[in-house]
Amino acid sequence: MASAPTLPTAAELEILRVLWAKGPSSVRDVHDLIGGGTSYTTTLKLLQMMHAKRLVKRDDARRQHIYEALVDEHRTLDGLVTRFVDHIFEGSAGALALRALGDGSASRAELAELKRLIRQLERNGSGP
Amino acid sequence: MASAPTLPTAAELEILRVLWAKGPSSVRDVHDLIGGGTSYTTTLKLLQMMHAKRLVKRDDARRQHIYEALVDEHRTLDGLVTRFVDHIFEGSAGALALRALGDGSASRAELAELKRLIRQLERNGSGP
DNA sequence: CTCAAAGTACGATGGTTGTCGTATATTGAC
DNA sequence: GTCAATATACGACAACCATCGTACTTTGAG
Repeated sequence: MASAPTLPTAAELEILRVLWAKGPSSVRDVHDLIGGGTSYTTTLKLLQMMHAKRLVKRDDARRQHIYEALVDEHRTLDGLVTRFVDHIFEGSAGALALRALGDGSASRAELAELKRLIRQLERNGSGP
Repeated sequence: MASAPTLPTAAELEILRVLWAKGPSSVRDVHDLIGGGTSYTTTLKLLQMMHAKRLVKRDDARRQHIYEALVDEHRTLDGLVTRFVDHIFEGSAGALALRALGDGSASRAELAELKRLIRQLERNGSGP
């Protein structure tokens, strides 16, 4: 099995979101899209560090380097959730789900999808 | 409104878990309960920093100081989930819940409770 | 009283993150 | 060819976290 890539930090995730949404982009494009009050060279350095970590790849054939996400969006979010559940909820994903819904901010569509997922989980009976 | 207390870091949360479970405790007790390969003075320093941050209070009437959680467990976990949802899921709690359940590790009891919660949320219709 | 045991206080360190300034290179307009 | 604009490279820094070692203090057994 291929070893899982390092999980992105908060700032890195913000950049990945742009790359996931827009596809391969220049530093300038990424920087303009993340509204943040941060300077251009900060975005550049972040992308360079992400490249070193293999979170993105880059095409430096031209002067303006083009960066592209190397990690999958779903896999990355799953990894972040798993780490969070392990650290904060001692591995209990159900406890996290309960608490996430507790504030009543979920939409009707999300609730409907959750019901469907739960029914399917109960049928499969793969849980503990 | 009282300003929300600072959220605990990972190491601080581990200590809070002990205090929540066992009630007021000495440094020695806390340290012995968190199996971690870390040294006694580390636990001590953490508790001292948590005291400075008002995460815990302490009774230093006797030589062995007794620490007690000042923050509520549910409130704290809610705060951690909220921050996580805001940073990682752009505020969409439902998206997080879906992803948390996706790995199929939730127990039947948790699923049942989730169904109940969802039905109630749908009745109240407080969502967007 | 003495002294080992057990406690607290706290400075120092190393790693990680995010940030920026500055140095340097390339491009294109003129 | 010159020069301003725009890139990249990269060292340095402050903040934060977790960790530890060491110094100091208190207690209680003998």
